Amino acid sequence: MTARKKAKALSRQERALTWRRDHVLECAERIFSDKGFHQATMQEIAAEAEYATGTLYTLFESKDAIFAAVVRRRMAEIEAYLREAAEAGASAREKIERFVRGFFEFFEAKKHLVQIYVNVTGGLLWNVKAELGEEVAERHLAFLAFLESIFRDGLRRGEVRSVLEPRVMAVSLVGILVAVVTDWITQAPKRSLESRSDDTLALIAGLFHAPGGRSGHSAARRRTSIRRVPSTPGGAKK
Amino acid sequence: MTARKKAKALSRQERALTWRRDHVLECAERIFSDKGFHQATMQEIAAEAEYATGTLYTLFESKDAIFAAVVRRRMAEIEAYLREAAEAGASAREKIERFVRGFFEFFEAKKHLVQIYVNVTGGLLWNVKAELGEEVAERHLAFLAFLESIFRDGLRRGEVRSVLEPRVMAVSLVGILVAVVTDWITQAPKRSLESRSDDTLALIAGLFHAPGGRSGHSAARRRTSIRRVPSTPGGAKK
DNA sequence: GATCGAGATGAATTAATATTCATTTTATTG
DNA sequence: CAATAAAATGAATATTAATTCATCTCGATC
Repeated sequence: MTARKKAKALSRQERALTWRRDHVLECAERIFSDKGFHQATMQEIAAEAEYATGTLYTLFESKDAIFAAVVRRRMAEIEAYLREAAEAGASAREKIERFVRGFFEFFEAKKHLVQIYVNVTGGLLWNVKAELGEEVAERHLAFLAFLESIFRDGLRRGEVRSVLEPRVMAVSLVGILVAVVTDWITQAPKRSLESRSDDTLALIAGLFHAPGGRSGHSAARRRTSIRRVPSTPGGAKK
Repeated sequence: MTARKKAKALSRQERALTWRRDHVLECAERIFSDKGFHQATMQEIAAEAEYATGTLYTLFESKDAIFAAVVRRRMAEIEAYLREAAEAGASAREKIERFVRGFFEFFEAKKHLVQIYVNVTGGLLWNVKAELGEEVAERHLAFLAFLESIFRDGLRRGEVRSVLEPRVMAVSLVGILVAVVTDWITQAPKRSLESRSDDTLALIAGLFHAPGGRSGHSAARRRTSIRRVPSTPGGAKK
């Protein structure tokens, strides 16, 4: 009908549809975040979104599809954020430092995403339908590869000590971060999470060649300021 | 009827009952291990155990109860094993070294327990019934506290550098181990897992004061031999 | 070899939810 | 303001398993 469009401009109608979908995803995220995939019901999600259950099916294929969409966009968000943060650093050490700080800042700002992230990085793999998890798993592997490349470059340039394989460094680092965040969430959500950045950096200081001082004491002192964690639309609602 | 017994000796009948229960747990473990809690069905478990579904209910309360029992005994086994391994060490460094080596040896010998362990240490928390997970979670916290105490003692005795809190050290260490094992299972189950002990030890070498050589290079060289991982009854069956 | 009861059985029942769909409500358009 | 299309509805249906239970088996006991 209306002639001009082709690839660009979406009609208002289409944008409204997208908005409704996003709205549902935000609501579903809240439900999934505190009940987990199986505990959450379509009715709850519908109620949260102020829709009837049937309506959800005019917006999405199935419950699985909703969950997959929620996970997809969050993982993409988290990883894009951290990737950007890391890339802003000059040296390998600085990249890693920014990555670590970014990680804690992010989850401190968005506690509720911890469950999703933890599940995806270690466990969900087995709990939810294959096809859906597949894509996310791949994305995460790509991210690990990215971290690995930082270590590898640092190694080549002589900034990183070759105590172990870059791959293991990357995997271990993420393991530490996930463990610390999980512990924080379950044990002491009151304390500041960011305060643990220095701890973590001190722990892995041995991976890098001493910069100025020889020991690891003063490692990671000067604060690298990263752009604030963007507020998730709907994340802090309610 | 029969007079002598009191607290001790169980009748043949009672032991037979226990045997049947254990048998079911071993079978259930196999099913849960490769399908996860929700995917596994009572029918599959029954089939694996060569029983009719109804029979399972003469042995256990419910599916949840079976899962809980499986997890309980394995976690207890793993932790007892690692605790013993660690305690055999003299210094803090040696305890940790034995712990790390024990960890990899254990899971190398029992791949199929990785999923259960990973789920419990970070994720299952949210996916299965509260009451059941509760006990296991507590046990795991107690174990973390144990590791923490090793670091704390080492700190007091001057073997460990105070780069960060013992608690964070313990949490991070377990995080690394879980991450490495998960990566191993999902990415390269062929390579030897034990070969990564040295890597991990090198990574955390910075936590300890240098022993002989100053850098972390030669860290964790001499092999501490730990008793073999006991074969799990039924673990390698089929 | 008749009786008894622990064990075992698996078809039938129950429960919990995801999903469908005939119908109603709301928005758009000529 | 019809007429038509898009959205929304929620009761009814379908599905998937967990759980129950009336019945059967079989070895032990008299």
